Amino acid sequence: MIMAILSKKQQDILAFIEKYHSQCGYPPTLREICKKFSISSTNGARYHLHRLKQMGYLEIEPNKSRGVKCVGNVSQQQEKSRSFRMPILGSVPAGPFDLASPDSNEEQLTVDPEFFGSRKQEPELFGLRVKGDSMIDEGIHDGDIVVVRAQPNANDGDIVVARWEEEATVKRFRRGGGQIILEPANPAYNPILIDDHGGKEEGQDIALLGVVVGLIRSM
Amino acid sequence: MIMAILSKKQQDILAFIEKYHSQCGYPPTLREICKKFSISSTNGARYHLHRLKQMGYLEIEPNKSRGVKCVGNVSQQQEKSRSFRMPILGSVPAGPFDLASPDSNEEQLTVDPEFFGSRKQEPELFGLRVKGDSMIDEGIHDGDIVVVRAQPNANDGDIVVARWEEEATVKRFRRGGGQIILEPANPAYNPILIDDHGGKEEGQDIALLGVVVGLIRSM
DNA sequence: TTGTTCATAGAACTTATGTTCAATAGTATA
DNA sequence: TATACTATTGAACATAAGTTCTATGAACAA
Repeated sequence: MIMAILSKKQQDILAFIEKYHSQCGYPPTLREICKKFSISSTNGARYHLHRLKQMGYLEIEPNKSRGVKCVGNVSQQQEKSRSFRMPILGSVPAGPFDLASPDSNEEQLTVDPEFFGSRKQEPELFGLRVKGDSMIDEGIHDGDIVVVRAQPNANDGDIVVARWEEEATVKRFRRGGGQIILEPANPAYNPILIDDHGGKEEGQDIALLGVVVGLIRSM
Repeated sequence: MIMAILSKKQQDILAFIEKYHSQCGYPPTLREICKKFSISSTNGARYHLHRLKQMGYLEIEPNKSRGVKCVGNVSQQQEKSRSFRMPILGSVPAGPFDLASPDSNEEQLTVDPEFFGSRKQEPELFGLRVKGDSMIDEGIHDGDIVVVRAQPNANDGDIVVARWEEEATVKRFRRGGGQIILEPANPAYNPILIDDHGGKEEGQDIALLGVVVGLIRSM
């Protein structure tokens, strides 16, 4: 959409609508705009709004009070899409995660889904607090939060989160020779070996919860 | 403020107002609420709203269309305050950082300032992409982003970012015996020794840029 | 029972708000 | 000059929307 150049007054009006909206939580009325810009007729304000609408800067819902909306409000929309309150799962439940219904009690952490290669922002990502030092050679320390993309499969070499003996464990995922290996990154620990039956990764009491796509640490 | 327990319907109405607001950009009218909940009188909706207002869940501006506002709208207000677009500094400029005026070209990353122990969200934090493996024993790898609280001083033992020979370097800060030591966490590297003249940490071409308070990694 | 509170309904009313029509200058353009 | 577009005004209008008052039935406690 090619947007025409706006006059000073048009820019001011647009700015006023945005500011009013962000301050009050709702858009201004025609008369509120009139008052602000010393326009003595509501039709004056209306004139400008419909002009801005035609140029694509505003959406106007007819016959609705406060029915104006700024189009392409970058500062809000982009910032919102680059921000996601990721749930941090403490204990691992027996069943699959219910990421869709975040518990308000649970710990949450704002993350940038884009940075972790996730475009969707809904329930794809979750965090998990790492216990122990079994992945220390990968720079994953006790207390770190790993950012996990929830998915039921993984590629050879991925670092994954799996449920193993009622615990969530972070390991490197290896597959080959008819078996799956969950490999720690610490010589003091032994790898976990599981028979690979092809399809589902659920051999002996194990379930793949997701792939680790990032890490966040507070010092 | 002690909030009374809400009935199912009250919760639903509150949720509806929030949802409507986030979708439309403005709050619903009494009649829209009536329609949603099959209330045949505007007074029915009004009754609930003023009740919720008394309990502190809503703000109502009298005689204003769409003049309702959810109080303590956690999803928006807290989300905003718990989110900060932190600049990621690529190269280190000669002078002090100008964190106050973020360049739109520069890389940015949404972080949770609370998680990193920072209450202010303005220009206190910045990110720095780590080069090399001199801090690998601390789990800080090449390519990681360290979250830095900008400050000109540090305590013994802090991991800091310092400008050293026109480069930003991440090291452990040690002070004692009349000198400052910038200590790598990798036996393959040698510590940097600087004479300590008390006040400013600017001995030989060195400047403390901040203290590392966190780490973010994308895999 | 009686009285109270809760939840809702109906109607009338006032005000807020968007819409429409007519008119007036100023300015640019043909 | 004539024409068109821009910016604004004024007034009247229709409807959207908040307010007020009265009334009713259900649940509940005294």
